[in-house]
Amino acid sequence: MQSYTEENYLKIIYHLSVISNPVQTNAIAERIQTKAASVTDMLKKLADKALVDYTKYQGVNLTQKGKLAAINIVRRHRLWEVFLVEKLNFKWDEVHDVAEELEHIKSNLLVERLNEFLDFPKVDPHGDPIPDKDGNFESLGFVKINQLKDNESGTIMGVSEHSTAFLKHLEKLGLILGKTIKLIEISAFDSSAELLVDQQYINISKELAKHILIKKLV
Amino acid sequence: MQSYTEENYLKIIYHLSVISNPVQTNAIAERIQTKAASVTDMLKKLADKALVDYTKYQGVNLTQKGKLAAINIVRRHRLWEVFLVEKLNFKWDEVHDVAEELEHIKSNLLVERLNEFLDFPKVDPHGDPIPDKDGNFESLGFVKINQLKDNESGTIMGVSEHSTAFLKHLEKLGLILGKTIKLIEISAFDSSAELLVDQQYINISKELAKHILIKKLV
DNA sequence: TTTATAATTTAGACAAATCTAAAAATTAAA
DNA sequence: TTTAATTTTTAGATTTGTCTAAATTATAAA
Ligand SMILES: [Mn+2]
Ligand SMILES: [Mn+2]
Ligand SMILES: [Mn+2]
Ligand SMILES: [Mn+2]
Repeated sequence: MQSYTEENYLKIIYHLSVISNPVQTNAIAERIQTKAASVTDMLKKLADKALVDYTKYQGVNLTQKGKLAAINIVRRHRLWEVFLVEKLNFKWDEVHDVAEELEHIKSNLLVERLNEFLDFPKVDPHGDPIPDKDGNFESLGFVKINQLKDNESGTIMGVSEHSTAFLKHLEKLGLILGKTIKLIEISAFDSSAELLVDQQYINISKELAKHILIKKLV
Repeated sequence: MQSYTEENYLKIIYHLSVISNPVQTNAIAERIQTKAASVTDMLKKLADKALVDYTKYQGVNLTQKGKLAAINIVRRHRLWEVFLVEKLNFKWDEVHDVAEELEHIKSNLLVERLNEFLDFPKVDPHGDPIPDKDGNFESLGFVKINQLKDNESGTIMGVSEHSTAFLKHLEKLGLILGKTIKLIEISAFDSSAELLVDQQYINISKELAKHILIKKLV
């Protein structure tokens, strides 16, 4: 079994390894709000436990064992987020911090019963896929708004940023999961995106656009 | 805010102070599965935080502040137990350990929403009262089976022991919450109790009887 | 290819919570 | 009321996770 802290490291390494491989010490330090020296210490410990492959100065990769452990934490995090939104009426921008704590509760029975109680959800409130017990989940293959071509339409399926500020802002613009949008054009000046949403034209920054995941209409 | 560990100490001290006042170092050590020396260290820390009144060699009492904190943890513990039984179909002997972890999740919003979701329960699955937000709850004034007089009847309202072995045993005997029983007599030989339950006569040990809480029939 | 910059690791220290062994205080027994 | 037993506290160490400052290694620039 891993400690609360070890679990957090594993999860962060997992998320970062989607972006870069291997994962660098500083990247972890920044995400986990700690110093690089602390990260190094922990990487050695995780390597001792065979949860990561670690080579000095070269960064880390999760081992199969580490990856499974990480995905399991992600599974619990996302199931709890569904619970908070669906059952306790949390808003999608209120769930993350609480889920950060709930994800560490150690009880397989609890997770399986929760999954059943929630009727086996496939995605969390931010559109992220929920892995099954064995760590498998479909990669959903969405594209970001700023990757659409002019005049392409699609449905908002998820977000790649979980901060309250971001999520509240999205909601205010009516850009919630399930909404269909059409990209009119990307500005040549500031890369902002002009969208058609609910028969209205709105303009959103690239910062915003790049965190909104779209399923293209066929 | 208190740490996970501090919260556990506060809760144990609270439960023990019902039995004896002040609470002794060894009693805490036994309950918390640690050594007396560790308890002494923690008592000093809790005293520094004004959560307990502590005099060397004399034991501790909770301060008002400490008592409120303790009751709040008890409140969360019992609400989560209700959730596990009512919503996730846990049995009453399966909930305690998970609730021990869940009670430490820090979010007032979570607790209040959970309370609402559970429809403001007054007692937990073991019949223990759930304090309100301000720490108030009715003392329910139940008596233990071995305190009944011969031929007195009553309803099982709770238990004062939470171990799986105890609860499973009770259930096998049909002694669940809400059941009405009649005490026929206490044996002069071994203090065991003869009961009438469901038109059947059964005999239970004093060990069992003293942990079953009864509301007398008027 | 040397030099400068950035990233990473070591060394040494610290706080929280725990432990063992020994000392001190309290309580019970003689 | 002195002695013995019990309870509690101190002293000193250990583990986990963290930190700062200094030393290494790797990478980018000249
Ligand atoms: Mn989240
Ligand atoms: Mn999420
Ligand atoms: Mn319990
Ligand atoms: Mn209970």
